[in-house]
Amino acid sequence: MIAAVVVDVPSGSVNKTFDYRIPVELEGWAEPGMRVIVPFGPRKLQGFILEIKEDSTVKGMKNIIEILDPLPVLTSELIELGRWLAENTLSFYITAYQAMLPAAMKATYEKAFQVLVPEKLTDPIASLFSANNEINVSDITNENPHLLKTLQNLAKEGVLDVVYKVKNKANKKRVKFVSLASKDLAKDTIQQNQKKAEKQKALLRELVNRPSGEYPLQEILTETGASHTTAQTLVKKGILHIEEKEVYRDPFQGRKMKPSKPLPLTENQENAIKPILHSIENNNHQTVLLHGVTGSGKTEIYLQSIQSVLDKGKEAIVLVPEISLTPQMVNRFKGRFGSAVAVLHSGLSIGEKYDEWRKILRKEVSVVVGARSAIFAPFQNLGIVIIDEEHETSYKQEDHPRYHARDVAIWRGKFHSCPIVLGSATPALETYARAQKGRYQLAELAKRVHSNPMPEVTIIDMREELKNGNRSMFSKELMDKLKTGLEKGEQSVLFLNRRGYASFILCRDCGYVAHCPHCDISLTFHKRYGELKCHYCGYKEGTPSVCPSCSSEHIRFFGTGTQKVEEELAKVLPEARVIRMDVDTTSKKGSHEKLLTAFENGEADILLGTQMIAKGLDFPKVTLVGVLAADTMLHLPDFRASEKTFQLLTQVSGRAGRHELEGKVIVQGYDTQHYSIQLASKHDYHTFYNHEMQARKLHQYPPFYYLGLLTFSHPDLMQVVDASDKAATYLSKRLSHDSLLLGPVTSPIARVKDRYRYQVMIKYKNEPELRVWFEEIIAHFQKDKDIKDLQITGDLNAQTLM
DNA sequence: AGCACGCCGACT
DNA sequence: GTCGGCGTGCTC
Repeated sequence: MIAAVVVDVPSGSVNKTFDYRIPVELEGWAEPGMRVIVPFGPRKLQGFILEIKEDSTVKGMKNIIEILDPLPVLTSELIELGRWLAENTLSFYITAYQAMLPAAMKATYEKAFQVLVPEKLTDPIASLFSANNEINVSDITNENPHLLKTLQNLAKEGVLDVVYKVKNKANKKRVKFVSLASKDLAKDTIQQNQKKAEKQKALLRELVNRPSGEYPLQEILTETGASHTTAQTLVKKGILHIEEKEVYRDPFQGRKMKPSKPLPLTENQENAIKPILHSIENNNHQTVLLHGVTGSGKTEIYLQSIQSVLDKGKEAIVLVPEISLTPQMVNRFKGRFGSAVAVLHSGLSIGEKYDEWRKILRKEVSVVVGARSAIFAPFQNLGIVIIDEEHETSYKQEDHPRYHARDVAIWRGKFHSCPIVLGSATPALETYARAQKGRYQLAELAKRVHSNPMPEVTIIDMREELKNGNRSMFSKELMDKLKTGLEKGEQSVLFLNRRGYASFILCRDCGYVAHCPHCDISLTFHKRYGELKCHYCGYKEGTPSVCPSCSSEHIRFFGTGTQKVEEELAKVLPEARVIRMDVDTTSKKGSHEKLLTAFENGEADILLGTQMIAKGLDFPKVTLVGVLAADTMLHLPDFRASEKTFQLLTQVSGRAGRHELEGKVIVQGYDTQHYSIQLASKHDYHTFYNHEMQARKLHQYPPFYYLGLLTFSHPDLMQVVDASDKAATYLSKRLSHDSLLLGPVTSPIARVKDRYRYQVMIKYKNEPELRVWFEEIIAHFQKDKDIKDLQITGDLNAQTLM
């Protein structure tokens, strides 16, 4: 039998399968989807079997060296999905397959010299091998390049052998368990009157006192103070039995989970869950957009939908943005479905992720809660996929394979004939537009549960505050409300929107921000050249010294941070206990959770933070939410700026008044008249949607057009300009009349790691050949020997132009 | 991607 | 003469 294998080499020239013979001893054992080790040229590489076939036309086939998995790690569905993924994201097959599996399964390679004929080794070299029969090449290359040459020559002469090793990044965790081999023998030993062997007796006593069974050796040793050798001695005496067993690392060890029962649904919820249950019942694929205001009880709908999927013996995937994958979130699922839940997120170690993943493969769990890549959970009987906060941009992976979890989810939904639920209070424009068109089914939750009112939002214009002599970063009203909350013993959340800082120019008097006349995008301030530039079309102008709008001199670029806010808060409200959450205070593992728990337990009055406190948090005692600098993001050079601002303000406001106490939100900013701020304060998604859709239509952005993006990078600016120019010409001759070609222009991030970046953008509605053209362009420059080191990445559906 | 092979200039 | 630089092409 022959196996078609993709090998672990992410390169265009080997982006295909290679045929290998399956040796007789592995016959009937090898299956598609298993990882194997195969010879590839002089090396050994890891690869995936994609297909098993009878024969092959290839001459001089080699044998598979080893099969790495007892079970396929890629199901036939995932093999097919990977092919689709690679082809639609312009990635290599191997890259797509590796993205579906936990990092632990990716191979690492090592090359080493081994001694073949020890007698022929002379001394300086011989001593190198005295400790070990082998030397890793990676250990010598940096230190002594000359030695490498010598060893290579010895290898040529046949004195040394070159071996290639393939390893895994992480392995199954094995733990030693101890049990009594003979209880009687143990008791006898304890009875012995000698003063000797006290540690041995202590160890045995511990085991005798416990109910008979196996215990982790380490636990027993720490308990009794005995050492490994003690245990080993007892094994030799035949009193103890030690066995190594494979265990799962448990990232949730010792955590208490509050069990929860299904809550009665409100009438609103009943209506919203209907289409989902209907799709589950009839086993048909349907994408349902669950548009529900913050606090409207979307999670309960998720939970009950999952329950009905589990009742049918099927499985569920829940995607949550990385940032809101908090213990609070996880507990809601673990509380309802207990040990049937696996969790996959970046906070886990490589090994922990591997273990959680294996629980899925072995069908030990039927619910997965995780970030983006959890969409590849190897379930074989998938009954539902839920994507919470579906508008989040983090669902799009920004390096290869550049997939959007939403697209993958829908692919799997079609494959399994099951519903895909997209939940959000502020759906992405693309999603809502599709729901309007009828491609997705729309389910709306317009009211909060228990008829809690939406929080009242007050917008404060900081320009007015400045005119009235308030130069602090807190408006008078926010100060007053913070004080009142403090007196009443209620909690407040202060949200500082840090994205978009320091890159734009703002007039402190009138709120003027420089915009590009051609693109309706704010200009980016380039400190180095002292000029303002548009990252979309390349337009530029000088930095004004006075505001072009009101002639004020208070025009400058803008910036502040959470630390500064904390300091100022300490000055004006010294009695307030503040917890600050940002990248600095949450970098340590578990600190995120600790801070939130502290806040939940009322150990602080004010929670101050950035993006990471905007989503999903639910604290009953929070009555006030303050948003500092609500409008900074509006000035990012991003056509989604308004949408993101609206989403963020809506999310943050949603943290207030979710329970008995009524909530209040104060939003501070400069450009407070902007529709995304005004409409967010009125909780009016629909008007925002209509308004924003008009703007997108006018400027030819998604969802009216798809964005194709080709990014070129090279250390030499001239090469990038030249290559991107050629590509643009190539495309311009082929694009249909409905498509628009923009650029080439410098990327918003013009240089990364000493490489200049240029991009060509295509706005298109229907361009079935675009993928092929991108491939051709990439292949063309790959072959061109005059331009080495030119990197090109193509994205057929870019979410951002950065 | 890595590795070998092969073809040229610089030094023992 | 040989060592070692990099350009070229292949990997079932």
